[in-house]
This record gives sequence, structure tokens and C-alpha cells, in this order.
Amino acid sequence: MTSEYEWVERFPGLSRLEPKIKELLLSRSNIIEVPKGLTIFGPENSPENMLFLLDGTVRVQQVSDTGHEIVLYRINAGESCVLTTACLLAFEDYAADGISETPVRAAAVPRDVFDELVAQSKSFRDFVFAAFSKRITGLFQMIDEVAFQRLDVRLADKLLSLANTDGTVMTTHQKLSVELGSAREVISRQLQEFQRRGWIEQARGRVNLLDKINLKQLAKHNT
Amino acid sequence: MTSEYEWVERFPGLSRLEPKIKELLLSRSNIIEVPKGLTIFGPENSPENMLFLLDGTVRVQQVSDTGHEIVLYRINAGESCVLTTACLLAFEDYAADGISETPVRAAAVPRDVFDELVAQSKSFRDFVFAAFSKRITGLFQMIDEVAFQRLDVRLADKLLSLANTDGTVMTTHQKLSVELGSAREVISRQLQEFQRRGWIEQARGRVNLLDKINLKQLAKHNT
DNA sequence: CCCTTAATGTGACTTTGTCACCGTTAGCGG
DNA sequence: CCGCTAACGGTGACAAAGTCACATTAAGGG
Repeated sequence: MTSEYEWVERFPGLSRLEPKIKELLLSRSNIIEVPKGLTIFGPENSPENMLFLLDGTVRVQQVSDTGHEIVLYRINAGESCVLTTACLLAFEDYAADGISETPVRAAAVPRDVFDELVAQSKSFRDFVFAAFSKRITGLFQMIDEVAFQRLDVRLADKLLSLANTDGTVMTTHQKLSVELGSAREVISRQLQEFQRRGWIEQARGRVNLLDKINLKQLAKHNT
Repeated sequence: MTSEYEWVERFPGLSRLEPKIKELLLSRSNIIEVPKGLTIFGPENSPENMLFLLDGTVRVQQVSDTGHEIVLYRINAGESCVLTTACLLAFEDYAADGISETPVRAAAVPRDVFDELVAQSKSFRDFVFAAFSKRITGLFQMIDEVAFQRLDVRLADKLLSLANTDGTVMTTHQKLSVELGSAREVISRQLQEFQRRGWIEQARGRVNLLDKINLKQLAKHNT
């Protein structure tokens, strides 16, 4: 089908590539499918390919030697694993895990092809560095939040960003604590406080956002 | 003098460059000198050049909108401002400040030359991505530390890494708090505790490390 | 030598994290 | 359908870290 063979068009930064480059990218990449919940890359199995996500999302998180976990960022459809790529090109150990949060479809580009593309195409270079830039800016902001932002603010923000269109968040307190690099009990208490204020409603494994206005009001000290 | 014209040799990753590429890098770069304490790049003045540090160190830090500050990393002699470069190539706002911590001498490479080098030289690409990789790994570790490590551990670690050969750290409590993204009072109290244990000795604007063994013992839960 | 300023000290309080433990609920195998 | 298990969430007591307001102390310039 068309969408498979012209996946490049789905990437805003890549659609302007020189035709010859597009050809190369398309011919030397493989479409792969990954079921939900799999560790796509991590310290153990360092990736041999750069991935361009066509469908689904990959959650990148880190496990501390203290046993704590924290979500670093997500890769969504239309984005690529640039940070992974840098590490795989540099033969450095990648310190984080990439886990498919949904079923994922992606185009896998071998590292030598990646290198060739960087060499030959200015547009591709721009794409790569722009992606880098975006991620790094994100990491800087994350450091700021973890170090200085109040937890209630961060939680409100995270709830809003994880919410479905109907205002529900299908997750557990435990998972929320990993999102923020906090502890489960702390999240539970904060959610209780939000509930007490009538901003949310809770069920096992789900949070319903009742008052997005106030949540946004609290969260806006952030974004 | 020789050192000026052959600065490339000082960079382990660059000395193996193709002679033609070295030529290009040397001929199209300018040696600049910056006094101590200047903001070399930041959100206001985004850099037009990629810097290769020949002498001195640049401290990269971030100012939160809450007024808090935190040191992200340092660029030492023999290293380059890759993250800055990514952001300048992508025309993104760089969220952090780069401040010369000492007098700095550096080779400045304009962005178009940088792009050309990336295009033409495999060795240069490897250098760039290796540098990226190192920084990103560092940022990941930093997130881990800020989120999960105890402050006493982090402080001991930081004192050891900032210490002079004679075991003195010339800095204030305020500056130490910025290093760790903490508060001055918290640092003061922690240093008092170290002093009570006989691990350090304090003077205004200086900390003397008396018992590095125990400090390392505490810090080793880290590194 | 005074006087300004940066550096440090301190107490009271809030927020966040930790630990140990509890009851509840969903899901699964028999 | 029952009972078991593992995941989920609740709770109190405490420790660690951050915040706020203010006091005290050195250093260095005029």
C-alpha cells in the first residue's frame, strides 16, 4: 500500500528531501512492527537502527540504581529516535530504555545508511539537528521541573497531558509517580487533595478530570 | 605560534581527520579570547559559531522562571559546544547560558563551515555524535541525581570534583547550591554536619577537605 | 576605621520522600 | 462459583529537603 512506501512524506522535516535521498531512505529502510509493551532498546540491547515512528508511541525511561524510575520523554508518530541514534553511532551505552507504549510501526534505518544520509543531504542534516535540539531543550526543561517545580503543579500538568479527549486518564498512581520521578504515596495524597477540591474523580486505574479549568490554572505556572 | 595554528591536534577525536578537512577547519576558524565571567551564549545572544575550547572552562547553567539556578555541565579544554551547535543549527532558542569560568581561548567555527565539515568528513561526524552522546548521557545521569539521590551524597561528590589538588574548594555556599540545584540554607546545614564529623573545615568562601576517604565513601553511592 | 555588602547562621514551618503496614479489588485457575 | 494471588490504593509516623524571615559575621573599599 502507498502509505508504506511513502512513509517519508509523513515527516514534515523529511518531505522536502531531494528525490534521490528519499529514494535511498525508502529503499534501504525496513518497516518493522512491534507489539505493545516491548523494550525496543535499552542498555542491554543497544539499537542497530535509527527508528522513524509511523504509528504509536515509544516511552523512554530510566531506571536508577536506587530502583527508582522516571519517564524522560516520548517519541510519537512522525518523530525519530535521534538521541538513541547519537548513542548508537558513538558506541556509547545508552542509559535509558525505550518501551512501546502502544503497538508501534516504524521505519528502521541502519546506522551506515544514516551516516550516508547525513553526509549527502543538507535537508536531512537539518532534520537531524532540529530533532536533537528539540529533545535537548526538552531535557533541560525537565531538569528544571524536577529540581524546582512543585509537585502539585507538575501533577496537574501531567494529568492534563495524559488525558484522553473525554478527560479520563487510564493509569495507576504508581505509573504517575514514575512519570514525575516521585513516590506512589505522594501521588496518592496529592490526588486525594485534587479530589477533595472537586477537580478530579478517581476509580481504580483511572482518573477523571472534572475541572480542567482549575487544573490548568494550577499547571500554567509551568508550561 | 604553532599551538594556535594546529589546535586541531589537541582534540583526540579530531587529530585523525583527513588532512584536507583539517586544512578547512583551520583556515575557516578564528581563535577567540574571552575574559573570565562573560556570558558567551544564552537565550538572548544565540551563538553564530561552534566553539572548540583550547583553554579554560565554560559553565553551562540554567535559570528557572522561579528564579532558581542550576549548573547543567561544563565544557573543558579539548571539548566542544555540541549541544549549543545543535540548537544554533536548528534555530531553536537555547535555553541555557554559557559562562566563561576562567579566561577562555577557543576556535570559533561558523555554522556553514560546521555543516560542510559534517557533510564531508566521516571522522568529523563521529566526533560530533560522540560528543553529543557524552553530553546526553551526562544529562540523563543528572536527571537521575536531581530526582533520586540524597543531597549529602551529591554534595560530597561535588566537593570532591571541585576540589583543588591540595583539597580546597574555593566557593561559597550559594554557588554550591546552584551546582546542585538546591538552596543555600540546605547546603550550609549539610556542610555543618560534615564539619561536625571532622570531614571538612570551613572558612568564608572556602571549604577544606580534611577526610577525603569518608567523603568518597559517602559519594561512591553515586559515580 | 567605619560602612557597605556578601557570606553565613538559625528557627519555625511546609513540602516531599520513606517505611511499614493495612484493607480492597480484579482476575485467574481450579 | 470459590478462593487465591497480585496489583492497587490508603494511612500514620517519621526523615529529608526546601522556604521564609531575620540575625550575625567577616572582608574590603573609601
